[in-house]
Amino acid sequence: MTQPSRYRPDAIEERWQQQWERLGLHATVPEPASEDVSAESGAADDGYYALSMFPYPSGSLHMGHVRNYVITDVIARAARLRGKRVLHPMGWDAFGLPAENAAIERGVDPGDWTDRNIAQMRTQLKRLGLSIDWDREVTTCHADYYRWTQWLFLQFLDAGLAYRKEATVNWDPVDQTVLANEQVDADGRSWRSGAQVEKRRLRQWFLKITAYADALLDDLPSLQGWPERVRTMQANWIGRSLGAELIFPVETPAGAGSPAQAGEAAAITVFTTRPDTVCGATYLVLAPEHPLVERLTSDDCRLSVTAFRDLVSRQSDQERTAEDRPKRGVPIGAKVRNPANGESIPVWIGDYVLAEYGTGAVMGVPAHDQRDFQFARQYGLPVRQVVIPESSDPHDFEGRAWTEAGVLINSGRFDGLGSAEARTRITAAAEAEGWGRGRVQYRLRDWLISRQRYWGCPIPVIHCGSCGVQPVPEDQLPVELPRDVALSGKGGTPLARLESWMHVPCPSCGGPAQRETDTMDTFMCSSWYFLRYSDPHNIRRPFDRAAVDRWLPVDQYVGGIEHAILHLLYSRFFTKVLRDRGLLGFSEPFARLLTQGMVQGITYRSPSSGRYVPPAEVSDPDDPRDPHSGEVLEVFYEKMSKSKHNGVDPAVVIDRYGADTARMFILFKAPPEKDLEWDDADVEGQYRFLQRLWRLVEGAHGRGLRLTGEPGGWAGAIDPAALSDGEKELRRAVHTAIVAISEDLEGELQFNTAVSELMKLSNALTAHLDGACDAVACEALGTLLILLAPFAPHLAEELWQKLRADGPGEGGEIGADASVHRQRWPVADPAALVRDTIPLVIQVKGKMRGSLEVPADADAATLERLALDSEVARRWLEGQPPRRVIVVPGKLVNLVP
RNA sequence: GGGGGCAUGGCGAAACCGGUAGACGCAGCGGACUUAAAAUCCGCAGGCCGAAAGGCUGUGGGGGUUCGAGUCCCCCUGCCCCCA
Repeated sequence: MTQPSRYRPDAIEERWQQQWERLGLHATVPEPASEDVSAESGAADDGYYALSMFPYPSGSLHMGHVRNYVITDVIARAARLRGKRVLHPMGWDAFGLPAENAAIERGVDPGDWTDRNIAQMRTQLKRLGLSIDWDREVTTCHADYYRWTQWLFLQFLDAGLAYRKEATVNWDPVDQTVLANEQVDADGRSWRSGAQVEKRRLRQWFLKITAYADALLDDLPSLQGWPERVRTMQANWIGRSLGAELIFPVETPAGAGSPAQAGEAAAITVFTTRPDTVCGATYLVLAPEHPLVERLTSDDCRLSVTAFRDLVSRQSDQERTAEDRPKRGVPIGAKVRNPANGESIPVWIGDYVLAEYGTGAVMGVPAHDQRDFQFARQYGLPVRQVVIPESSDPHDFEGRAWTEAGVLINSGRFDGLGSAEARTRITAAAEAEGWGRGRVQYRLRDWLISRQRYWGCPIPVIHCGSCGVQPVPEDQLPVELPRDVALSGKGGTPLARLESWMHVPCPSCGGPAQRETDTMDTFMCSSWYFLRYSDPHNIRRPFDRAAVDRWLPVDQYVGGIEHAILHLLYSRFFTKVLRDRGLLGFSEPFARLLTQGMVQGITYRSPSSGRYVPPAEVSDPDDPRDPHSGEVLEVFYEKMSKSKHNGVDPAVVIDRYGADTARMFILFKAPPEKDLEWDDADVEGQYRFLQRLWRLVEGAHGRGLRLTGEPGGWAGAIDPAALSDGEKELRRAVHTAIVAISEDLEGELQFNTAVSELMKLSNALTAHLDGACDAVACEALGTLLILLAPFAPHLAEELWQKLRADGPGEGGEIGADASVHRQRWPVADPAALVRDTIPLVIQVKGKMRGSLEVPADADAATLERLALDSEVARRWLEGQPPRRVIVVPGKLVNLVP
């Protein structure tokens, strides 16, 4: 007799990956001929689009990627087993600064560098055994892709949704480029470089996302398959508020420096969400960048105004507007008239007013706005109360404004009105008398897409001295990014120094003109890649409408929470614009969204020096000490990163345990949306589980067991009446697992409990397989392997082939239909779940006091009688009949004395 | 300051609609096999008391609803996220 073989993942995983590729198992199955589909409803629903957020090709796969793609792969594989035609693609978000930085540091070509990284990462990804259709791979930095990014930009331009304007923008001094608002965090730092952003006034390209603010907000409730908090974050980001624009006429002529302009600057328009407080305005504040500041500043104020504007330009929005910071400002020497009460009030500039929000001007109502209150206190400006609390206690204004609603006073004809009514009445009066109007205001800003960097998609327009901005004609797309460009990372965009590339004839008049030298924000490239997958080889259009409508919306999208606003908002915007252009027929791109948690590594830090100690240097994990000082280290879990030395390389794990173990561990260790603590001991445990499965099948194989007949027919070969108790229990375990795992994969996507159900089934097999007849054993093992297939695809295939009655041919080659991944997902047999007897819990006054084995079909009266006759009742009721008896059939009886 | 979420053994976690809290696993302990170890297999395991049977207690803290609360309601504490 031969030695039993050992589970050696390195011996089987690559072999199956090659076979699957040869068999084309992961190719997207095309739609059946259209007449078959439209005939009956429901048949059209057999397509399933499972999508992971595509990676930036940094060159090395990290555990966060692994988690992301394994989750999506399980979903895709399970959908195939359920008979769906699955689209499960992969691609590369391949423009961006790391390639350019590598070019600057090492002199390599960014394109070559990126392509090499892609090749490397593709190989790493393939080792995970992902069921990806690589024929649909897209790469955003390749001209056959970005040609269509440019084409789509021209659609926006044509729709009036792309425009150029001079604006105060976020400038990242490290990456030497501008950033969109979404790309600056709460501390005013760049999402990429972490540098404190600066303010600059530049002429830049914007996409008019604000035109879709309402649509983006109003459609959020329809995204029921999204996490609530992502929807909330987007709603907050869009930040719709109702208010009014009020016009304050300028009274004091401008300083002598600009007499000619004085008459024009006749009024300042402010935006407020509290028009009811207009009579409490005791001053007016302009953003320092406001265009009227120049004209309205009087000569004696000019020096201080200039100095102040200079100071503010170095601060971030967050620094300027934080409530806990002192507000600063200077008067500019002008006065305006309050249109509601005719009062003359001074004009200031202040750091807490932003040029880009509202109208860049606010009325200062210190009594009823906390920031105005702080500002007024700082500079001794008057505080006038115009809203009083409805309760009798007056507000004391000790350090705080009264910002709640109330009743108006000191407001002339509006006195006595409630705040809510006053808002409407004052807005109506303003509209009637020409000093204002109601307005909806959004926090959302237009999307700044210009980047002053080389490695991005060129913006396809040409600037002509006589014709202005001209789109590059479609037949001249793509505007290719020139190669062999000297990159320094300094001195502005490199394309502007490329004379030969820049100078082109105007497409309209043929005269001398220049290309746009800015490139696009890479989020442009990633805002439509999921559409391209539906039709990736189309050379005439970005995608065919029928193809995109067939596959989209994405059935399940999986990615990190860090894109809750950025990528997901931009993609929704693109989708709506393209819908309105007739390019596609749906309003939302992603039907269901799963935001997976981080992968954290065990982290050791010296409490005194703050130094991170690599785990390899910690000799005793139970008593972690600094290898040099002997000091006791802090131990915690944190997101894996190079600087903290807490990363685990997926390649090392796969080398040691195989991809199936890595997959199983990641799925089992935590629910998908929670953070996951990497633990080598748990990985080891997972490996042991797979070994147990291997031995289980070895044993069955050794006894001559083979899977015969069709999977769907296994149960038919079993005579339920002739089963032993052990066989019944095994069958119950099998069908319980089918129910549980099916639910875990279809509903809340709980892979951790699905894996634990596989373990329970395996435990039941260990206990009962030896005593089970071939038919029951065949059903149990075969079902286990199909249920295992989405999670540990290689092992499931290997064991399936081993147990097949008509095993693989010469050289181990199989036909496609023989693969475990081409089987049908099992259907639970309700009869197998039925028990003859069940344990009945007996409670006394709600506390469990014992249990009783009772017939499963006993009715309530029987259960009550059995409970009352029980030993437990005798002991606890002391002969007294219970006052009350609650019977929950199939569960428990509660006796209340 | 506003909004949202979370809190369960030594650890990761599970618990459908209010019905046996801690499934499954890790670490641990005991046993079998072995010359020995590893591996494997069998078993134990929230805490406290008890030889055991069993009892008491237990889901961050306090109160409430209920025959019965991890689950529902109110208050509090701590942590996390978003917005200011």
